[in-house]
Amino acid sequence: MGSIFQQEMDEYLPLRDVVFKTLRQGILTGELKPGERLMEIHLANKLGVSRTPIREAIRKLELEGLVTMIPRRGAEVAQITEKSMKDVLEVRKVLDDLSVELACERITEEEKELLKSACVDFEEAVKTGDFAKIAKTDVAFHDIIVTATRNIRLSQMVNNLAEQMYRYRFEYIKDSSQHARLVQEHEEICQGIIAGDKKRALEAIEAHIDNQEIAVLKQIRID
Amino acid sequence: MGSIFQQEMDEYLPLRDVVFKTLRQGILTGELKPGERLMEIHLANKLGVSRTPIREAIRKLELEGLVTMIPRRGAEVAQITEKSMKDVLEVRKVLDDLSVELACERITEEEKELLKSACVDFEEAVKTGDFAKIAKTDVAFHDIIVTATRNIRLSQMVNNLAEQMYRYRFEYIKDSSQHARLVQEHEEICQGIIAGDKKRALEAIEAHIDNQEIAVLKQIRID
DNA sequence: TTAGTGTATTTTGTATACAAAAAGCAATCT
DNA sequence: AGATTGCTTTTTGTATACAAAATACACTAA
Repeated sequence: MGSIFQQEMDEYLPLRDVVFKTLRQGILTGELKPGERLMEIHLANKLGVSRTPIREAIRKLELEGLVTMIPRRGAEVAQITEKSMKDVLEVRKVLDDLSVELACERITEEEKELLKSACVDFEEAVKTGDFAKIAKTDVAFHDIIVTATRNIRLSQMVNNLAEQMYRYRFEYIKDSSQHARLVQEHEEICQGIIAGDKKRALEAIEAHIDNQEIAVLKQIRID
Repeated sequence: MGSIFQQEMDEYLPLRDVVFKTLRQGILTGELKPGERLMEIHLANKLGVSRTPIREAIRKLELEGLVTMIPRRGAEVAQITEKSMKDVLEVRKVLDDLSVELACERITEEEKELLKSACVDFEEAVKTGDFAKIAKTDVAFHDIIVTATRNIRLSQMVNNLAEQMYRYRFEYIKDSSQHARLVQEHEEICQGIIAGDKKRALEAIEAHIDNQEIAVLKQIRID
Protein backbone atom coordinates (compact mmCIF):
# COMPACT_ATOMS: atom_id res chain seq x y z
CA MET A 1 0.00 0.00 0.00
CA GLY A 2 1.38 3.34 -1.09
CA SER A 3 4.76 1.82 -1.78
CA ILE A 4 5.05 3.59 -5.11
CA PHE A 5 4.47 6.95 -3.52
CA GLN A 6 6.90 6.26 -0.72
CA GLN A 7 9.49 5.32 -3.26
CA GLU A 8 8.85 8.45 -5.26
CA MET A 9 9.13 10.51 -2.10
CA ASP A 10 12.43 8.94 -1.21
CA GLU A 11 13.79 9.37 -4.68
CA TYR A 12 13.11 13.06 -4.77
CA LEU A 13 16.16 15.04 -3.80
CA PRO A 14 16.64 18.72 -4.51
CA LEU A 15 19.64 19.37 -6.72
CA ARG A 16 21.35 21.15 -3.83
CA ASP A 17 21.36 17.91 -1.87
CA VAL A 18 22.66 15.92 -4.81
CA VAL A 19 25.44 18.48 -5.20
CA PHE A 20 26.04 18.49 -1.46
CA LYS A 21 26.51 14.73 -1.38
CA THR A 22 28.65 14.77 -4.49
CA LEU A 23 30.99 17.45 -3.17
CA ARG A 24 31.19 15.86 0.25
CA GLN A 25 32.04 12.54 -1.31
CA GLY A 26 34.72 14.27 -3.36
CA ILE A 27 36.23 15.88 -0.31
CA LEU A 28 36.13 12.75 1.83
CA THR A 29 37.69 10.54 -0.81
CA GLY A 30 40.43 13.09 -1.39
CA GLU A 31 39.42 13.75 -4.97
CA LEU A 32 39.06 17.36 -3.93
CA LYS A 33 42.21 18.19 -2.03
CA PRO A 34 42.57 20.46 1.00
CA GLY A 35 43.13 24.03 -0.11
CA GLU A 36 41.59 23.44 -3.51
CA ARG A 37 39.30 26.22 -4.57
CA LEU A 38 35.66 25.44 -5.23
CA MET A 39 34.70 27.71 -8.09
CA GLU A 40 31.00 27.97 -8.65
CA ILE A 41 30.80 28.26 -12.42
CA HIS A 42 33.36 25.55 -12.85
CA LEU A 43 31.51 23.16 -10.56
CA ALA A 44 28.20 24.12 -12.13
CA ASN A 45 29.47 23.22 -15.59
CA LYS A 46 31.08 20.05 -14.38
CA LEU A 47 27.94 18.83 -12.64
CA GLY A 48 25.58 20.18 -15.26
CA VAL A 49 23.56 22.45 -12.98
CA SER A 50 23.38 26.17 -12.36
CA ARG A 51 25.22 28.10 -9.69
CA THR A 52 22.29 28.26 -7.29
CA PRO A 53 22.31 24.65 -6.09
CA ILE A 54 26.10 24.75 -5.97
CA ARG A 55 26.01 27.75 -3.67
CA GLU A 56 23.43 26.21 -1.39
CA ALA A 57 25.44 23.02 -1.14
CA ILE A 58 28.52 25.03 -0.22
CA ARG A 59 26.61 26.77 2.57
CA LYS A 60 25.93 23.40 4.13
CA LEU A 61 29.46 22.12 3.66
CA GLU A 62 30.64 25.32 5.31
CA LEU A 63 28.63 24.63 8.44
CA GLU A 64 29.83 21.03 8.43
CA GLY A 65 33.40 22.26 8.48
CA LEU A 66 34.42 20.63 5.23
CA VAL A 67 34.90 23.90 3.35
CA THR A 68 36.23 27.27 4.41
CA MET A 69 34.78 30.51 3.12
CA ILE A 70 37.09 33.39 2.31
CA PRO A 71 35.15 36.63 2.03
CA ARG A 72 34.77 37.82 -1.55
CA ARG A 73 37.03 35.07 -2.72
CA GLY A 74 34.90 32.00 -2.40
CA ALA A 75 35.09 28.54 -0.94
CA GLU A 76 37.94 26.14 -0.63
CA VAL A 77 38.29 22.65 0.75
CA ALA A 78 39.13 22.94 4.44
CA GLN A 79 42.71 22.29 5.38
CA ILE A 80 43.23 19.46 7.79
CA THR A 81 45.85 20.20 10.34
CA GLU A 82 47.04 18.04 13.18
CA LYS A 83 45.45 20.55 15.53
CA SER A 84 42.05 20.43 13.85
CA MET A 85 42.12 16.65 13.86
CA LYS A 86 43.06 16.56 17.54
CA ASP A 87 40.16 18.91 18.23
CA VAL A 88 37.80 16.59 16.42
CA LEU A 89 39.13 13.56 18.25
CA GLU A 90 38.90 15.24 21.63
CA VAL A 91 35.19 15.78 21.11
CA ARG A 92 34.62 12.49 19.38
CA LYS A 93 35.92 10.51 22.30
CA VAL A 94 33.34 11.79 24.75
CA LEU A 95 30.52 11.53 22.23
CA ASP A 96 31.46 7.99 21.29
CA ASP A 97 31.55 7.10 24.95
CA LEU A 98 28.12 8.60 25.38
CA SER A 99 26.83 6.74 22.33
CA VAL A 100 28.02 3.40 23.58
CA GLU A 101 26.66 4.03 27.04
CA LEU A 102 23.23 5.01 25.72
CA ALA A 103 23.26 2.15 23.23
CA CYS A 104 23.84 -0.28 26.12
CA GLU A 105 20.76 1.07 27.83
CA ARG A 106 18.44 1.48 24.88
CA ILE A 107 19.27 -1.02 22.19
CA THR A 108 16.32 -3.20 21.10
CA GLU A 109 16.44 -6.92 20.54
CA GLU A 110 16.10 -6.43 16.77
CA GLU A 111 19.04 -4.05 16.82
CA LYS A 112 21.11 -6.56 18.73
CA GLU A 113 20.56 -8.99 15.88
CA LEU A 114 21.44 -6.29 13.35
CA LEU A 115 24.57 -5.46 15.28
CA LYS A 116 25.66 -9.08 15.35
CA SER A 117 25.22 -9.49 11.62
CA ALA A 118 26.91 -6.14 10.94
CA CYS A 119 29.83 -7.45 12.95
CA VAL A 120 29.93 -10.61 10.85
CA ASP A 121 29.59 -8.60 7.63
CA PHE A 122 32.59 -6.54 8.63
CA GLU A 123 34.60 -9.64 9.44
CA GLU A 124 33.80 -11.09 6.04
CA ALA A 125 34.57 -7.85 4.25
CA VAL A 126 37.98 -7.87 5.89
CA LYS A 127 38.50 -11.43 4.67
CA THR A 128 37.77 -10.39 1.09
CA GLY A 129 40.25 -7.53 1.38
CA ASP A 130 37.94 -5.23 -0.60
CA PHE A 131 38.69 -1.80 0.89
CA ALA A 132 35.47 -0.14 -0.24
CA LYS A 133 33.51 -2.98 1.26
CA ILE A 134 35.45 -2.80 4.51
CA ALA A 135 34.78 0.92 4.79
CA LYS A 136 31.10 0.44 4.04
CA THR A 137 30.53 -2.35 6.56
CA ASP A 138 32.49 -0.39 9.16
CA VAL A 139 30.17 2.60 8.73
CA ALA A 140 27.14 0.31 8.89
CA PHE A 141 28.34 -1.19 12.17
CA HIS A 142 28.87 2.15 13.86
CA ASP A 143 25.61 3.42 12.42
CA ILE A 144 23.64 0.76 14.25
CA ILE A 145 25.22 1.83 17.50
CA VAL A 146 24.45 5.52 17.17
CA THR A 147 20.92 4.74 16.02
CA ALA A 148 20.45 2.64 19.14
CA THR A 149 21.08 5.72 21.29
CA ARG A 150 17.61 6.99 20.31
CA ASN A 151 19.14 10.44 20.17
CA ILE A 152 19.00 11.87 16.68
CA ARG A 153 21.06 14.92 17.47
CA LEU A 154 23.80 12.80 18.97
CA SER A 155 23.75 10.58 15.90
CA GLN A 156 24.16 13.53 13.59
CA MET A 157 27.02 14.98 15.60
CA VAL A 158 28.90 11.70 15.87
CA ASN A 159 28.45 11.01 12.18
CA ASN A 160 29.70 14.47 11.31
CA LEU A 161 32.78 14.08 13.47
CA ALA A 162 33.52 10.62 12.13
CA GLU A 163 33.19 12.04 8.65
CA GLN A 164 36.00 14.48 9.28
CA MET A 165 38.34 11.52 9.57
CA TYR A 166 37.14 9.58 6.56
CA ARG A 167 39.61 11.50 4.48
CA TYR A 168 42.31 9.55 6.23
CA ARG A 169 40.46 6.39 6.85
CA PHE A 170 41.13 4.89 3.47
CA GLU A 171 44.81 4.87 4.21
CA TYR A 172 44.06 3.43 7.60
CA ILE A 173 41.92 0.64 6.20
CA LYS A 174 44.49 -0.22 3.59
CA ASP A 175 46.94 -1.15 6.33
CA SER A 176 46.05 -4.82 6.49
CA SER A 177 48.31 -5.44 9.45
CA GLN A 178 45.62 -3.71 11.51
CA HIS A 179 42.73 -5.76 10.19
CA ALA A 180 42.81 -8.52 12.76
CA ARG A 181 42.81 -5.98 15.57
CA LEU A 182 39.94 -4.05 13.99
CA VAL A 183 37.79 -7.16 13.77
CA GLN A 184 38.55 -8.02 17.35
CA GLU A 185 37.68 -4.52 18.55
CA HIS A 186 34.35 -4.62 16.74
CA GLU A 187 33.64 -8.01 18.21
CA GLU A 188 34.37 -6.74 21.71
CA ILE A 189 32.22 -3.60 21.28
CA CYS A 190 29.41 -5.72 19.91
CA GLN A 191 29.44 -8.18 22.75
CA GLY A 192 29.74 -5.46 25.37
CA ILE A 193 26.68 -3.65 24.04
CA ILE A 194 24.63 -6.81 23.63
CA ALA A 195 25.44 -7.86 27.18
CA GLY A 196 24.57 -4.34 28.37
CA ASP A 197 28.02 -4.28 29.94
CA LYS A 198 28.90 -0.59 29.79
CA LYS A 199 32.34 -0.93 31.27
CA ARG A 200 33.40 -3.54 28.75
CA ALA A 201 31.86 -1.69 25.79
CA LEU A 202 33.42 1.61 26.84
CA GLU A 203 36.86 0.13 27.18
CA ALA A 204 36.54 -1.40 23.75
CA ILE A 205 35.32 1.74 22.01
CA GLU A 206 38.00 3.83 23.68
CA ALA A 207 40.71 1.51 22.51
CA HIS A 208 39.14 1.57 19.06
CA ILE A 209 39.21 5.36 18.84
CA ASP A 210 42.68 5.58 20.34
CA ASN A 211 44.00 3.29 17.64
CA GLN A 212 42.27 5.34 15.01
CA GLU A 213 43.80 8.47 16.48
CA ILE A 214 47.28 7.03 16.27
CA ALA A 215 46.75 5.96 12.67
CA VAL A 216 45.19 9.22 11.54
CA LEU A 217 47.79 11.43 13.18
CA LYS A 218 50.57 9.31 11.73
CA GLN A 219 49.03 9.72 8.32
CA ILE A 220 48.74 13.49 8.70
CA ARG A 221 52.39 13.77 9.64
CA ILE A 222 53.32 11.90 6.48
CA ASP A 223 51.42 14.31 4.22
CA MET B 1 48.71 50.00 11.68
CA GLY B 2 46.07 48.74 9.31
CA SER B 3 43.37 49.29 11.85
CA ILE B 4 41.06 50.86 9.30
CA PHE B 5 41.37 47.88 7.00
CA GLN B 6 40.86 45.46 9.84
CA GLN B 7 37.75 47.30 10.82
CA GLU B 8 36.44 47.25 7.28
CA MET B 9 37.14 43.54 7.06
CA ASP B 10 35.25 42.85 10.26
CA GLU B 11 32.36 45.00 9.23
CA TYR B 12 31.88 43.22 5.94
CA LEU B 13 29.25 40.57 6.21
CA PRO B 14 27.57 38.93 3.23
CA LEU B 15 23.83 39.51 3.22
CA ARG B 16 23.27 35.80 3.76
CA ASP B 17 25.00 36.07 7.13
CA VAL B 18 23.04 39.16 8.10
CA VAL B 19 19.85 37.31 7.20
CA PHE B 20 21.08 34.20 9.00
CA LYS B 21 21.70 36.12 12.21
CA THR B 22 18.43 37.99 11.92
CA LEU B 23 16.37 34.87 11.42
CA ARG B 24 18.21 33.01 14.16
CA GLN B 25 17.63 35.87 16.54
CA GLY B 26 13.96 35.83 15.58
CA ILE B 27 13.69 32.13 16.26
CA LEU B 28 15.59 32.23 19.55
CA THR B 29 13.60 35.13 20.96
CA GLY B 30 10.36 33.45 19.99
CA GLU B 31 9.38 36.17 17.55
CA LEU B 32 9.22 33.41 14.94
CA LYS B 33 7.22 30.65 16.55
CA PRO B 34 7.74 26.90 16.14
CA GLY B 35 5.82 25.60 13.14
CA GLU B 36 5.69 29.03 11.51
CA ARG B 37 6.41 28.91 7.81
CA LEU B 38 9.37 30.81 6.46
CA MET B 39 8.27 32.03 3.06
CA GLU B 40 11.06 33.29 0.92
CA ILE B 41 9.41 36.16 -0.92
CA HIS B 42 7.75 37.35 2.22
CA LEU B 43 11.02 37.38 4.16
CA ALA B 44 12.83 38.94 1.23
CA ASN B 45 10.38 41.83 1.13
CA LYS B 46 10.41 42.22 4.87
CA LEU B 47 14.21 42.35 5.07
CA GLY B 48 14.64 44.28 1.84
CA VAL B 49 16.82 41.72 0.06
CA SER B 50 16.29 39.21 -2.72
CA ARG B 51 15.47 35.56 -2.29
CA THR B 52 19.02 34.33 -2.82
CA PRO B 53 20.49 35.38 0.54
CA ILE B 54 17.30 34.25 2.26
CA ARG B 55 17.66 30.79 0.79
CA GLU B 56 21.31 30.52 1.73
CA ALA B 57 20.56 31.58 5.28
CA ILE B 58 17.85 28.95 5.49
CA ARG B 59 20.31 26.27 4.36
CA LYS B 60 22.49 27.08 7.35
CA LEU B 61 19.62 27.26 9.80
CA GLU B 62 18.55 23.87 8.48
CA LEU B 63 21.89 22.33 9.38
CA GLU B 64 21.81 24.03 12.78
CA GLY B 65 18.50 22.37 13.49
CA LEU B 66 16.55 25.58 13.92
CA VAL B 67 14.40 25.11 10.83
CA THR B 68 12.89 22.05 9.21
CA MET B 69 12.66 21.64 5.46
CA ILE B 70 9.57 20.07 3.96
CA PRO B 71 10.24 18.98 0.37
CA ARG B 72 8.61 21.22 -2.20
CA ARG B 73 6.85 23.09 0.54
CA GLY B 74 9.60 25.11 2.11
CA ALA B 75 11.03 25.84 5.50
CA GLU B 76 9.40 26.19 8.85
CA VAL B 77 10.66 26.97 12.33
CA ALA B 78 11.58 23.69 13.99
CA GLN B 79 9.20 22.38 16.59
CA ILE B 80 10.64 21.96 20.02
CA THR B 81 9.48 18.86 21.76
CA GLU B 82 10.39 17.58 25.16
CA LYS B 83 12.19 14.74 23.41
CA SER B 84 14.29 17.02 21.22
CA MET B 85 15.23 19.12 24.23
CA LYS B 86 16.20 16.04 26.23
CA ASP B 87 18.34 14.93 23.30
CA VAL B 88 20.10 18.27 23.29
CA LEU B 89 20.65 18.20 27.04
CA GLU B 90 21.98 14.66 26.97
CA VAL B 91 24.73 15.73 24.60
CA ARG B 92 25.26 19.08 26.21
CA LYS B 93 26.06 17.56 29.55
CA VAL B 94 29.03 15.61 28.32
CA LEU B 95 30.29 18.47 26.18
CA ASP B 96 30.00 20.94 29.01
CA ASP B 97 31.87 18.55 31.23
CA LEU B 98 34.58 18.28 28.62
CA SER B 99 34.71 22.06 28.24
CA VAL B 100 35.18 22.64 31.93
CA GLU B 101 37.79 19.93 32.18
CA LEU B 102 39.80 21.32 29.28
CA ALA B 103 39.37 24.86 30.53
CA CYS B 104 40.86 23.82 33.88
CA GLU B 105 43.92 22.53 32.05
CA ARG B 106 44.36 25.23 29.44
CA ILE B 107 43.06 28.53 30.72
CA THR B 108 45.59 31.37 30.61
CA GLU B 109 46.22 33.87 33.37
CA GLU B 110 44.59 36.63 31.30
CA GLU B 111 41.54 34.50 30.82
CA LYS B 112 41.34 33.85 34.55
CA GLU B 113 41.09 37.58 35.05
CA LEU B 114 38.46 37.84 32.33
CA LEU B 115 36.51 35.02 33.92
CA LYS B 116 36.57 36.72 37.31
CA SER B 117 35.29 39.98 35.92
CA ALA B 118 32.67 38.18 33.81
CA CYS B 119 31.52 36.58 37.02
CA VAL B 120 31.27 39.97 38.70
CA ASP B 121 29.50 41.45 35.68
CA PHE B 122 26.91 38.72 35.88
CA GLU B 123 26.39 39.29 39.56
CA GLU B 124 25.84 42.99 38.96
CA ALA B 125 23.52 42.37 36.04
CA VAL B 126 21.43 40.19 38.32
CA LYS B 127 21.32 43.01 40.88
CA THR B 128 19.96 45.43 38.28
CA GLY B 129 17.26 42.93 37.31
CA ASP B 130 17.67 43.81 33.62
CA PHE B 131 16.84 40.53 31.88
CA ALA B 132 18.58 41.33 28.61
CA LYS B 133 21.72 42.27 30.53
CA ILE B 134 21.56 39.11 32.61
CA ALA B 135 21.27 36.97 29.48
CA LYS B 136 24.15 38.80 27.84
CA THR B 137 26.55 38.54 30.76
CA ASP B 138 25.61 34.91 31.19
CA VAL B 139 26.58 34.18 27.59
CA ALA B 140 29.81 36.12 28.03
CA PHE B 141 30.74 34.07 31.08
CA HIS B 142 30.21 30.75 29.40
CA ASP B 143 31.94 32.00 26.28
CA ILE B 144 35.17 32.59 28.17
CA ILE B 145 35.09 29.03 29.40
CA VAL B 146 34.60 27.42 25.99
CA THR B 147 37.25 29.68 24.50
CA ALA B 148 39.68 28.54 27.18
CA THR B 149 39.33 24.96 25.93
CA ARG B 150 41.46 25.92 22.90
CA ASN B 151 39.21 23.69 20.86
CA ILE B 152 37.30 25.65 18.25
CA ARG B 153 35.14 22.78 17.15
CA LEU B 154 34.09 22.09 20.71
CA SER B 155 33.27 25.76 21.18
CA GLN B 156 31.06 25.78 18.13
CA MET B 157 29.23 22.66 19.15
CA VAL B 158 28.63 23.78 22.71
CA ASN B 159 27.44 27.18 21.54
CA ASN B 160 25.09 25.60 19.07
CA LEU B 161 23.60 23.31 21.71
CA ALA B 162 23.26 26.11 24.22
CA GLU B 163 21.52 28.12 21.53
CA GLN B 164 18.81 25.52 21.20
CA MET B 165 17.74 26.35 24.72
CA TYR B 166 17.83 30.09 24.46
CA ARG B 167 14.26 29.99 23.26
CA TYR B 168 13.32 29.02 26.79
CA ARG B 169 16.02 30.79 28.65
CA PHE B 170 14.24 34.11 28.80
CA GLU B 171 11.50 32.55 30.86
CA TYR B 172 14.11 30.92 33.01
CA ILE B 173 15.99 34.14 33.62
CA LYS B 174 12.82 36.00 34.46
CA ASP B 175 12.30 33.72 37.44
CA SER B 176 14.09 35.88 39.97
CA SER B 177 13.76 33.29 42.72
CA GLN B 178 16.54 31.44 40.90
CA HIS B 179 18.89 34.40 40.64
CA ALA B 180 20.78 33.90 43.87
CA ARG B 181 21.43 30.29 42.99
CA LEU B 182 22.60 31.20 39.50
CA VAL B 183 25.12 33.69 40.84
CA GLN B 184 26.38 31.15 43.33
CA GLU B 185 26.78 28.48 40.66
CA HIS B 186 28.75 30.83 38.44
CA GLU B 187 30.93 31.77 41.35
CA GLU B 188 31.63 28.13 42.11
CA ILE B 189 32.41 27.26 38.47
CA CYS B 190 34.69 30.28 38.26
CA GLN B 191 36.65 29.40 41.36
CA GLY B 192 36.92 25.76 40.41
CA ILE B 193 38.40 26.59 37.03
CA ILE B 194 40.76 29.21 38.37
CA ALA B 195 42.02 26.81 40.99
CA GLY B 196 42.38 24.14 38.32
CA ASP B 197 40.20 21.96 40.52
CA LYS B 198 38.44 19.77 37.99
CA LYS B 199 36.31 17.90 40.45
CA ARG B 200 34.93 21.04 41.99
CA ALA B 201 34.34 22.73 38.62
CA LEU B 202 32.65 19.66 37.18
CA GLU B 203 30.31 19.30 40.11
CA ALA B 204 29.38 22.95 39.77
CA ILE B 205 28.74 22.88 36.03
CA GLU B 206 26.73 19.69 36.32
CA ALA B 207 24.51 21.18 38.97
CA HIS B 208 24.18 24.27 36.77
CA ILE B 209 23.01 22.29 33.75
CA ASP B 210 20.74 20.09 35.81
CA ASN B 211 18.98 23.13 37.15
CA GLN B 212 18.64 24.51 33.67
CA GLU B 213 17.22 21.20 32.54
CA ILE B 214 14.57 21.25 35.20
CA ALA B 215 13.61 24.81 34.36
CA VAL B 216 13.51 24.30 30.60
CA LEU B 217 11.52 21.08 30.75
CA LYS B 218 9.05 22.66 33.13
CA GLN B 219 8.64 25.53 30.70
CA ILE B 220 8.07 23.19 27.75
CA ARG B 221 5.38 21.33 29.62
CA ILE B 222 3.59 24.62 30.28
CA ASP B 223 3.47 25.56 26.59
C1' DT C 1 65.79 45.93 -13.73
C1' DT C 2 62.13 46.88 -10.77
C1' DA C 3 58.41 49.15 -8.68
C1' DG C 4 54.09 50.83 -9.63
C1' DT C 5 49.90 51.58 -12.25
C1' DG C 6 46.11 50.64 -15.00
C1' DT C 7 43.34 47.42 -17.46
C1' DA C 8 41.31 42.97 -18.54
C1' DT C 9 39.63 38.85 -16.57
C1' DT C 10 37.78 36.08 -13.20
C1' DT C 11 34.87 35.26 -9.50
C1' DT C 12 31.78 36.21 -6.10
C1' DG C 13 27.43 38.58 -4.31
C1' DT C 14 22.89 39.80 -5.33
C1' DA C 15 18.70 40.21 -7.98
C1' DT C 16 15.41 38.60 -11.11
C1' DA C 17 13.06 35.44 -14.37
C1' DC C 18 10.93 31.22 -15.49
C1' DA C 19 9.20 26.46 -14.71
C1' DA C 20 7.07 23.04 -11.92
C1' DA C 21 4.85 21.49 -8.00
C1' DA C 22 1.56 22.16 -4.23
C1' DA C 23 -2.35 24.42 -2.01
C1' DG C 24 -6.62 26.74 -1.97
C1' DC C 25 -11.08 27.33 -3.75
C1' DA C 26 -15.04 27.32 -6.34
C1' DA C 27 -18.02 25.04 -9.57
C1' DT C 28 -20.00 20.77 -10.79
C1' DC C 29 -21.86 16.29 -10.34
C1' DT C 30 -23.82 12.54 -7.71
C1' DA D 1 -24.81 17.68 1.46
C1' DG D 2 -20.59 15.80 0.16
C1' DA D 3 -17.12 14.50 -2.88
C1' DT D 4 -14.56 15.48 -7.02
C1' DT D 5 -12.60 17.95 -10.65
C1' DG D 6 -10.31 21.69 -12.64
C1' DC D 7 -8.66 26.33 -12.38
C1' DT D 8 -6.10 29.95 -9.97
C1' DT D 9 -2.72 31.36 -6.78
C1' DT D 10 1.13 30.67 -4.16
C1' DT D 11 5.54 28.92 -3.36
C1' DT D 12 9.49 26.49 -4.15
C1' DG D 13 13.36 24.89 -7.33
C1' DT D 14 16.46 26.22 -10.80
C1' DA D 15 18.71 29.16 -14.14
C1' DT D 16 20.43 33.38 -15.69
C1' DA D 17 21.72 38.32 -15.62
C1' DC D 18 24.09 42.11 -13.73
C1' DA D 19 27.17 44.61 -10.44
C1' DA D 20 31.11 44.87 -7.51
C1' DA D 21 35.19 43.18 -5.75
C1' DA D 22 39.51 40.74 -6.22
C1' DT D 23 43.11 38.97 -9.03
C1' DA D 24 46.41 38.60 -12.81
C1' DC D 25 49.24 40.61 -15.90
C1' DA D 26 51.28 43.53 -19.06
C1' DC D 27 53.01 48.05 -19.69
C1' DT D 28 55.29 52.22 -18.30
C1' DA D 29 58.51 55.04 -15.92
C1' DA D 30 62.34 55.76 -12.84
